[in-house]
Amino acid sequence: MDNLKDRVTIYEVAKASGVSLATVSRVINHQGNVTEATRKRVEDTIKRLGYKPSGLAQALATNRSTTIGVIIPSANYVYISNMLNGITEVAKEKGYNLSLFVTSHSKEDANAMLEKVITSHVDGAIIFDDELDEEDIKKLNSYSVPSIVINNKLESEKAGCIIFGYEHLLRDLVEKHIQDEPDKRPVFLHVHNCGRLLERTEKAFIRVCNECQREYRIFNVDDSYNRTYADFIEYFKEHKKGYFICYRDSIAAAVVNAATDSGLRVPEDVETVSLITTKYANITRPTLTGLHIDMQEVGKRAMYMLIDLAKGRLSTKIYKFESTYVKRDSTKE
Amino acid sequence: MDNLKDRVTIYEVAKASGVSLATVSRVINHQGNVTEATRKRVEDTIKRLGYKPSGLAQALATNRSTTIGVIIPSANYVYISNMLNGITEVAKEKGYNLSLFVTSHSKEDANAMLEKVITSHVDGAIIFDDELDEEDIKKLNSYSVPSIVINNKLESEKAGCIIFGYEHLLRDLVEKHIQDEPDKRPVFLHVHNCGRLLERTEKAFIRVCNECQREYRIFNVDDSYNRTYADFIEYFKEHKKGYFICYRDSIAAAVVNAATDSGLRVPEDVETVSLITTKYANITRPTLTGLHIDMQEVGKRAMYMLIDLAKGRLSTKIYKFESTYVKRDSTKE
DNA sequence: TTGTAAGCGTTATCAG
DNA sequence: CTGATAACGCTTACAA
Repeated sequence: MDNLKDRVTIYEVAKASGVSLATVSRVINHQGNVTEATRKRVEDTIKRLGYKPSGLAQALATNRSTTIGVIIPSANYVYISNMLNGITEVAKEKGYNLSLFVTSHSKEDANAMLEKVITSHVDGAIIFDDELDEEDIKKLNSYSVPSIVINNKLESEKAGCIIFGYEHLLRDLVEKHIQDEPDKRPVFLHVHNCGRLLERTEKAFIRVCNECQREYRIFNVDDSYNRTYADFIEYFKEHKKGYFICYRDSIAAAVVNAATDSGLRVPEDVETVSLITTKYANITRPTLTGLHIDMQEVGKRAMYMLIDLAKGRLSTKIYKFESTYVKRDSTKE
Repeated sequence: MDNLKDRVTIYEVAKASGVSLATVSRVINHQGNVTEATRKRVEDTIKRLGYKPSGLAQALATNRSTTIGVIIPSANYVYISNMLNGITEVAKEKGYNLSLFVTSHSKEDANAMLEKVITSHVDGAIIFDDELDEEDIKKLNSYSVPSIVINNKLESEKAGCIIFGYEHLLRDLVEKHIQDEPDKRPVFLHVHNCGRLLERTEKAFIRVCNECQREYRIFNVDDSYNRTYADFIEYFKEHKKGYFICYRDSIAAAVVNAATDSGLRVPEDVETVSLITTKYANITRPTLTGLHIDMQEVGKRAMYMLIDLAKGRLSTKIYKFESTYVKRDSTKE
């Protein structure tokens, strides 16, 4: 079994050990009744020949690929990597392979990936991608690909979802801020085309400001540390105060750094809250206050749900992760 | 094409459009001569029936899966995610699927994953995992899985590699430091079982210190921000100075934060250089000096090399990425 | 307990 | 240009 060779097939193993295909198949699947003696004989030749079954052929024959497709917009966000890591853990534990489909925040790519997911015959899909909507999931389901969708509330025969609880907590926060700091204007950092989560929280933000009859601002930023930092260096030449709701902790870090580098005090003058925090919230100085959801747990939960769903025994199809407020040094409270 | 259904096969498409399997196959593969008329007819019924070819069956028949396996120790490191992102980009461009195999820093898991890679019939593998050695790659190759190995120098008929140039630059740095700062002891932060890169740089570090007849220290730390931070809070109660070589920027951040939180000045008293830096090196305050390699580019290069290798036309099998020194605020120079 | 043979959904090689 | 038909490597009734 040492050199370049065509892969040895089950047929050769059968011949070499003087049994039929079926018997070899039984041996490698640990099922059916096989005499201890022949089992041993077959296992020996398997080892001797270095035979490895072809997952493709198995999948084709059984109609099960033991592969899960994971659809994400990018591998480059820490919170997505965290989720991915949770998924890989459970996949390993349960014996699934993982196929990665990256959509790059483009609807076109997302559609192409959807096609790929269908043709690749995965046993299920975990989708954390705002480009894909309910229609797309239905399509997937119609090709009998059960799916767990993250951050989009939907439910069907072949689909479940994980949703995040952010709005409530954010409203409380902003409400409290408005009371405690009557003259520090709340600002929501809007990132163009950044998905449902941000949209929902933005609406919640606006609503609470309106309810409290409080002036607010929506400020457009790029989803990039460097550009946001540069923007805020400019911004802080004119404005000396603010309470900023930021999408990710990188963005909050940009605001905080721009503030301190401009001689403003955090949190006395400038405060930030980020909606999504990662371990990096602890590494910056000052540290970053924010909401938190353990994305690794989200990934694990998604896998567990998917496995249950595929077996037709997922009872609660909507699972909610509530965020928690972690007060650090970028806010007073 | 709307409801749960068994997948429609090429056979049904053939029947529905009154042609043979072969013709449908020609149509979906855009090859062979097919009349415009029949092509159109087939394409229409494909659309009408919502037919998607089975990637499994195609792979089995052609002996090509158009899938690349990626073996990594974890998805949770930023520099690995960056590489992964580079890989996904080229994969998309070239029409490959990606399978993810995560070894969790364990030799046992790594072996299990190796088996999976073999059975899953990938067209090639990209390996960035120090648990896997030359033996393992040979094994992979013997099952005709061409491989690109990252951070391990090896070369064969069916394998190429990408290596990193760190030692040289590090030696220069330490040498210079020794001359400029005769009484600030250089310390290398050793992380247990952290792979070849760290081992090699540690050796280079020790050698240059010895050559310059300079006292140095090796300090054991965990590969975790929190624990390292706690360790250094203790450390800085006794030691008030140091020039620290750190593996990743998280570790450097722990040292820097512990130093500033202990009232020491960076870089006057404490300096850090990290071997692997990510965009987070810019976000901390002070920012972190370090060596740098663009991991996204590494990922892209690996894919390009692998594709060439699979086609038997990879001329240079060893590709070296030289690191660059990026001076930021955690060092004087 | 073991073997035979019919799938699984494609591609590919021939003839026609 | 199109259609049979034999692979591809395995699983799984059904028979023996």
